[in-house]
Amino acid sequence: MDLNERKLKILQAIVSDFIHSAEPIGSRTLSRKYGMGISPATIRNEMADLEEMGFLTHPYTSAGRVPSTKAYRLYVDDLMHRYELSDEEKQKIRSKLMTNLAEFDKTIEHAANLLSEFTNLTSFALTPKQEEDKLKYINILPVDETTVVLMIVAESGKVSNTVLKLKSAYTEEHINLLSKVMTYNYKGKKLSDIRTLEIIRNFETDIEAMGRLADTILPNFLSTLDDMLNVDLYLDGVTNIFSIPEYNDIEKAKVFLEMVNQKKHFTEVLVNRDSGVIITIGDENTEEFMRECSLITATYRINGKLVGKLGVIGPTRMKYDKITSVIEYMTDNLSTGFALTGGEEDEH
Amino acid sequence: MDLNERKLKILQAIVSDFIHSAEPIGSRTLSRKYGMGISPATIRNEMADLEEMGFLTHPYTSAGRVPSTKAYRLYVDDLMHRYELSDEEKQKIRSKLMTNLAEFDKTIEHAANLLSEFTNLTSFALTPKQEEDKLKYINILPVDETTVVLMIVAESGKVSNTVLKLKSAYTEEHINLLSKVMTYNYKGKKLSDIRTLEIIRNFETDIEAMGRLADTILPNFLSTLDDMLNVDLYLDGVTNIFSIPEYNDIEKAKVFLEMVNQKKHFTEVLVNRDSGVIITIGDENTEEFMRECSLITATYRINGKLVGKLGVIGPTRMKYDKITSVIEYMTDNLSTGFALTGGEEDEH
DNA sequence: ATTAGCACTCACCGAACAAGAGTGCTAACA
DNA sequence: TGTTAGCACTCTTGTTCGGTGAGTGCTAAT
Repeated sequence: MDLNERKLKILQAIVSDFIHSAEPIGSRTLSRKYGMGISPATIRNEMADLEEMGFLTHPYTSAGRVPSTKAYRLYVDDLMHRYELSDEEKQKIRSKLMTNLAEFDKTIEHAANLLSEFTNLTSFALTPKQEEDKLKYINILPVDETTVVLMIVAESGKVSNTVLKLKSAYTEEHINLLSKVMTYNYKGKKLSDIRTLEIIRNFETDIEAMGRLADTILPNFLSTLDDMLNVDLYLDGVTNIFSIPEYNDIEKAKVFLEMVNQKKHFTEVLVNRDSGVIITIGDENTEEFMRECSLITATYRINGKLVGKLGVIGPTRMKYDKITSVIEYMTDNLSTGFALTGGEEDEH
Repeated sequence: MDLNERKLKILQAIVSDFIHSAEPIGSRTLSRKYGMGISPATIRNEMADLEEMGFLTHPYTSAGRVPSTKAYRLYVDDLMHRYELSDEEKQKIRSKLMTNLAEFDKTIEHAANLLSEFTNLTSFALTPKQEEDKLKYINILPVDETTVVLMIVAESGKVSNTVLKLKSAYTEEHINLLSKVMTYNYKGKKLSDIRTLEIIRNFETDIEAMGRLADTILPNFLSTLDDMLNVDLYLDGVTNIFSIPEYNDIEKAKVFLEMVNQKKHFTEVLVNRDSGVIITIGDENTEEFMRECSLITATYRINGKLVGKLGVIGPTRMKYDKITSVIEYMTDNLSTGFALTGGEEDEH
């Protein structure tokens, strides 16, 4: 039994109809709606074959057919038509996304906003993972008698600052010295390595007050470094889940929302995905908690190097054609936008 | 008809029973469970009175009684017993909250985490509103040829930095000069006023490159200032809503989640509440979208001055006694913790 | 190979019904 | 006069049951 032309056509019709209607589809409706010159009975025979081949399932004896993961896979890989964004859509994306590329974080956040707006799904954007990032310098800045700001700047441009309340007063001289010593020691070192380096405190012997200062600042310095290694997750459109019929069940909605609210774990899953446009459907997902979802992610580049991610998560029944087009358009624009200095133009 | 002792006792029993069970309570059950030496019939008479007085309602003829907003109000003001935190509870709060007060933002985030954990509700924490905050200095730091970090430090210690991608290269000399000019112009000015001040650009006439630099940086400077004036909202435990029977209805859960996800609006509502422990119940809330909820907020102080907020939101049927105790304990600890420098000890 | 016909299967819907919890009222009681 | 027992009544909740409709699988005819 092989997948002849007609079977493909039927499968295509079933998948795309189900994606829009969320209702199992029967032979009669199919024949009527897609008038393909064959009778319901014939379609039934073909559908039975397709079911045997694993492309369709029955929710129960005698309801219409529903596509399986395998069917979605085939649909995504071979069957679906490319969705072309209209000029208005492109215009809208570009105007919201590209007008102020200067502020990186905001741009990324806007990307997530746009994506959920266009797809009516839950969207997310991740800042780049900067494993190789190196420390550029450290600044300790005065605020008031017992408060300083610890500022760490990495070569990538990532900055982190932490307001630190000290147990006792400090002198400007001491914090400047400490900044310099720390910068001297860690400049050019990979952020991820610094924790494992021995903490150099040769000033400790010199001045007792400096030692106390360092005692407060160093632990916070390390935890701030950890923060810098984390990518940031921007989520948007989580409540869109409520307008999806599959999630009319309170229990399912709960599971979904708990999943995306486990930000740490969720981020980890996203970070570990490959580059490029990646679609994983239903039980193709290795994570137990997203076996009922499909996940589409794509990567954007900054100066052709570092990669961040952009994507959506929703039910397996999603508009793969439109979504991939939108995501691709957005990541392409981001990548070129962030490559004004002239990064390489390699492409898969 | 007046609220005699017995009526109060009955009301008290109804409210506290309903808070735990979420079920309308009838005269028989009440008499059995709280064996107060009066028969169901008598209780029925009293309940009828209480209903007439507006303290109770009937969901329908012949189901038990349910407390009204007015009843909760009375309960909260006069009837409820003070909940004393156990030593373990206190210990747990203090250890999670007070171990690293140095990192302000993290501490506030932990406060929200703790609060939702203790109350099984949706909790939130707000950083202080710093309307009077003044600019301390501005720093523009180099990252790479076309990227700088714009850093703004306020007198309160609040820091904001934005990674800015410039359209063309800059020189260190120019960004240093621009930092100085900007600091000179805006130092000591209230953040909220700076936008309305005329933007001083006397350097523009001098050097053309400086003008271009300023053109990119100034708009971002202003929008960053706006960000600094906003308070940050830390939300936690939003999915707790799913374990509350009242929200087993998908429609209600949706409305609730959309409400708290409107972060801007939600924050605004919270910011505008009075200081101290404030409880608003059901339709006491002026905001249409939280008429079915109760909201408890309390304020913490930093050096006795600036105030941030901490609170929970949930169904009107919440454990007011425990929640207020927990919140109060937390804000008290935060306030004293943040007052190490020795702020005034005024109290309401 | 295709199709008409037919018996069969389920989910879904609404009606009917019983059970249970609770009320309001009346009349008796202390 | 306040309290209580008794009782009829109300309304929700859960269950059962039959009808309806969409859809299937199989068989026999085309």
